[in-house]
Amino acid sequence: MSTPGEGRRGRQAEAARNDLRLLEAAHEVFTTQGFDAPVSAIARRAGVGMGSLYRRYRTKEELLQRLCLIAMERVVSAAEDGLAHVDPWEGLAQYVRTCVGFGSGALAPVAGTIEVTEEMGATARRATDMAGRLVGRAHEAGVLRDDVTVLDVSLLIEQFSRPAPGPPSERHQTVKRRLLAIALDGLRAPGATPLPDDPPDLDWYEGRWRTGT
Amino acid sequence: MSTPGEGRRGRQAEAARNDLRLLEAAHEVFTTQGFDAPVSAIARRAGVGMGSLYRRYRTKEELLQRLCLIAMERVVSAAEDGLAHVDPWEGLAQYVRTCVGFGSGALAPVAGTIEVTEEMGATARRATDMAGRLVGRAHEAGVLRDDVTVLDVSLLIEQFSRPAPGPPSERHQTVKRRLLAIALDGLRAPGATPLPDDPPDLDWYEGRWRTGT
DNA sequence: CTTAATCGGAGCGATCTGCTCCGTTAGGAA
DNA sequence: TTCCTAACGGAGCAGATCGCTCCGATTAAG
Repeated sequence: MSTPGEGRRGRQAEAARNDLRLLEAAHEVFTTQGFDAPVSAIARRAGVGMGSLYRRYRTKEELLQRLCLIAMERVVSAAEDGLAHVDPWEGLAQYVRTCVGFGSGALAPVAGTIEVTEEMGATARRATDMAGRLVGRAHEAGVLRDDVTVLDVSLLIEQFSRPAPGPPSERHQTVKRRLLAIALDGLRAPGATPLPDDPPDLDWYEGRWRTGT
Repeated sequence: MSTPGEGRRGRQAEAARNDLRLLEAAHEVFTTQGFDAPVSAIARRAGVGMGSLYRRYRTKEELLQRLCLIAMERVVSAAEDGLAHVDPWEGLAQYVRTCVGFGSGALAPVAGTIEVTEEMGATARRATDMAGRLVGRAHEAGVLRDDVTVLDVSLLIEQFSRPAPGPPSERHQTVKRRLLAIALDGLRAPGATPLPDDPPDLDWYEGRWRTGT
């Protein structure tokens, strides 16, 4: 991780700062207001003019793609941290908490509406691979109920990533932490009752991102 | 429950049928596409003309209000069914499953954007009262972890009511059932770890519906 | 001071929305 | 069968909103 604007001065430093604030603002606006939120709202929240925004991202879709990529990279990073944990359960739990914490799955609704770049695809594959290892390790250690699959965990994160309505507040964050703690307790082995229905299908899970066709 | 169009024939029967299809379509469109979804989309999905829609609901807000009221009434009904169950835990679990099943909390995002009618307020109060009894009974029976409050349960339902992106599919329903089963397991006493933060606040919970101010 | 890069935001054309209005359709009484 | 009228579907209007462009103002660097 490098501090943005590092080594830059004056106008270039401002540009780098703007870039960061833009990404944060975009993430917040898109995840709380939906993807058809006006671009101007993002610029306003970032305290930046429309000109500065469109100089960095030639189109709204390009901004969305960058946002998705960043989210995926954060997921990979969270998985690495989880894997680094000695306790298989704590590692998994921390991974889930982190992902929900920054709303990694909040961008999922764009699936199918934007083109998936090469880089996005690669990062996504890496992310699911890491998550698989995290879950596999927990399974082997017997700390995760064995009728749960990686996809269940991923979709749980996605469900908890869905933003609360209205302006984002600290209140919502604490509520989510409580609910997530409940769900995590339910994730530990063994389950009181076996899970209903069939586990999610990988093809379907990935296929949601395929555009059109 | 009375069959719509009961005792009516011909054109009046069609009108009653249309009314029902309209409400179903509106619920589906609003919860999956957001509340700024075009009214025409609802009419199309219901197989009904704009004229027929606006003859029954003079405005979009009125339709939304009716929808919220119906959802609340279904919650009350689900709570009654749960209370009728002899097993306190099964009663609560069934209540939660039912509410999530028809997305009782999916309309929550309109909070603050529409005026709350007298009838809505009364029904909401009745609903929270019933839910409180359901949770209280489970607590007394010792089948629900005691650091969980009614509001936790309500907010859990709300979180799970948030719709999956894209066209609604049976796949999503089964996924949700699995995730909900996990969460319900985590709800049983005693929790592996105490819940973090403070329990949700009632004033805040209800206050979300207060418009403007 | 000059220069050139970067800034913020007003405004353009296209799109889309809530809602109205009206010609058409089809029950039901005579 | 014939006519009346209640209920129907959807084209279209006026206004709002959107993505994006363009340009005058601003300011670091030489």
